[in-house]
Amino acid sequence: MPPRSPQDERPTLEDVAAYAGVSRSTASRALNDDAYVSSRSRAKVLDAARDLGYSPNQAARSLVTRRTGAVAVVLSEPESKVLDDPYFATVMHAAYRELSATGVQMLLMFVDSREDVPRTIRFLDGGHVDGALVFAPHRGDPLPTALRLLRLPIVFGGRPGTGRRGVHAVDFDNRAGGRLAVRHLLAAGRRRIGTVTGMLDHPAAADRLTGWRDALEDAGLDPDGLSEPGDFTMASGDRATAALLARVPDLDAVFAASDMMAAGAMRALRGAGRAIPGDVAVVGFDDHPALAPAMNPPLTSVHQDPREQIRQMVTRLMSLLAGDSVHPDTTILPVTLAVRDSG
Amino acid sequence: MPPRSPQDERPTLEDVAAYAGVSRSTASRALNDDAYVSSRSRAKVLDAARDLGYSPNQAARSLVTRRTGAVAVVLSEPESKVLDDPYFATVMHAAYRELSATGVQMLLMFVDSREDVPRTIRFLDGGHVDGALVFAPHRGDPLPTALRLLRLPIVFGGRPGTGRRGVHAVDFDNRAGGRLAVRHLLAAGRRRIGTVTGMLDHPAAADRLTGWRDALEDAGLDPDGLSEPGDFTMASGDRATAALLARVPDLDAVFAASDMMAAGAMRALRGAGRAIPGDVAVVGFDDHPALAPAMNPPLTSVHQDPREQIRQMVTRLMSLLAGDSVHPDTTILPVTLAVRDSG
DNA sequence: CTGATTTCTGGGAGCGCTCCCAGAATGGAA
DNA sequence: TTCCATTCTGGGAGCGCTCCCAGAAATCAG
Repeated sequence: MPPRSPQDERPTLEDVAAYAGVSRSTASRALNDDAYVSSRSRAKVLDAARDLGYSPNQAARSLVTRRTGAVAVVLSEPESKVLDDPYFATVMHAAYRELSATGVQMLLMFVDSREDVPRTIRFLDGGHVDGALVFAPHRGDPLPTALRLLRLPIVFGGRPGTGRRGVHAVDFDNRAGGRLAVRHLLAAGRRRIGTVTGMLDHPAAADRLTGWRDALEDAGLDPDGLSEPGDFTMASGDRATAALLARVPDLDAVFAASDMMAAGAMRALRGAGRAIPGDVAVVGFDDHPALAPAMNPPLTSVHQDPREQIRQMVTRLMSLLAGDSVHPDTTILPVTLAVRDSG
Repeated sequence: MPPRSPQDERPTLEDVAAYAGVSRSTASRALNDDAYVSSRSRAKVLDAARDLGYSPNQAARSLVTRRTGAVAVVLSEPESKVLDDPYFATVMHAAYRELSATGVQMLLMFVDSREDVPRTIRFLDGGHVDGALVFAPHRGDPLPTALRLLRLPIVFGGRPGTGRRGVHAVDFDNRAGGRLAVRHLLAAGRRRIGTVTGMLDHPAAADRLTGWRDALEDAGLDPDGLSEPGDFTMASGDRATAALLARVPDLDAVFAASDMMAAGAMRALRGAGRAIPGDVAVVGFDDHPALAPAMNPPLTSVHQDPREQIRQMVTRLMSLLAGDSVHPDTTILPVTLAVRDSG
């Protein structure tokens, strides 16, 4: 770094104190509005700070307070997923809003692969942040396990794949979402309701599948042979639906565990000459704000509220940081169904 | 914060030095691999650091180096846009990858409205970061102007609405993109080529419109009455296309300045009983990785590479941080056309 | 007016690190 | 051997802040 010229030298607390005619201690107290500062001194200090354009040196402050004022948001998921899925965009934005509302800076971290784990751990353990919000939807992800060894307050988004107990988490009711979708289709008179699942090593995908099965069995229907694995991509939705159609020619509905797969399902159905929803109804999951209403026909989809999830995660993390003894457990948030034309 | 128990006290450099049997200075040199450290001492220090699980206190370090090792990525755009647009998701992810590859932490900031500007400025001016990558696509956005007053290295993504000169920026060739789309349509025999524009206070949208007009005029066609304003949303694409259709019944192609608007255009066309691309061809802009291939029919769209943009922005910022005297100007990146079935 | 409280202030120490500088060890060259 | 350059090391200072503590000033009870 080139040496700073005198003019771009930042004013320090000492400068502010001198300008205000008080001591460094008093200036500090005034700026952090501690008790025991006369209103006269406080006003003088605040004016001085404004006049000089003072802003405190965060490094110096956190060196002594042992607080960074920053929280990490960790997204542990292969790049492709994060890019395509607006759920994560919403998460990032909501997290930023919630955190900065409480005066905390957000530090975003992506963990694409196992190789990123050590670097991430090192960073989180390095005292750069006061806590972390972690999204690691993959079962077998080594990150949550590694994090348990750290002495760092952490709240998970979604059910962490491993070591569910003794962990703070806020999840959606994926199982109820699956049930909701199927019951809606049943109510509309559908009887041969297939499903395209997500990757089943995601607890969320597994739960959606379970919900689908629950609802079918509750209605006295046999789920056998009506489920086909996908991997959350459009291509897999297409392929899986084609397979389903070949096996079950009288299929009259498809529940896809993501909107992207629902788009693929629609393509396969059209390719097979089926009308939507005339011949086959389609229901997705996520209620992707751009994709679901834009589809042809607009997609009926299970809606979840990532904002609320983040809000609860932040609230809980803040309690932990405040030193409250919060019982570690998983909060389950409800989901709803956004009904459109596809089914 | 609850008082730290002795066992979770982090080892300091002093501890490492003592354990390794050298001085604090030597330990510091070894860890920062400075010159003039014997390989014996270096090995001892590195072993000690590993044994003790040492990681340096970032606050203490940046207090003296006056470097934070962090860079802010600022997205100044209304929330809705950021949420729907995977361009920003890509930007965030690519920025993270590029920055962490150079050992820099990314700090993400969103500026939703004018109210967020002072807070953002204060933060950036507060010495929390060494530099910033700023996306402020809106003309009249107060942020870029405010940033000019800060002594902080900044590189813009996209043409900053105001004060283009003397600023570091990496932009796409939006005008060429518009031309590319129209020339493709002309080559396919289309002659009545309308356009749905983005918000024209985005320089990018204005440039796309100009490119469209260029290509028509080059072909000896009159653009008059063939342009209709939109605002990047699907609804506006629908409405604008309907208006276009009413005015120009023999319309045979639509160039939409975004993929979302192209989706709206398709809906309007279908609503008017036009076949795509039989009666009317549709070309979008962005090549939205989830939306464009998922549409029915798959959308031909102008493709841009946000990764490359970020890469160049980071490279330039790093040069600035290294103290190189880089001439402030705007790099223009080329765009291509992803041809699919819609036109 | 005195003495005990309460409110307010300034100086000192120290957070963990890097950097400067003086001096010790080492290695050739004369 | 002696001398000088080179390589290596440790101690001290100080980054800008908060917090502790002693003491000054103001307030109040008797």
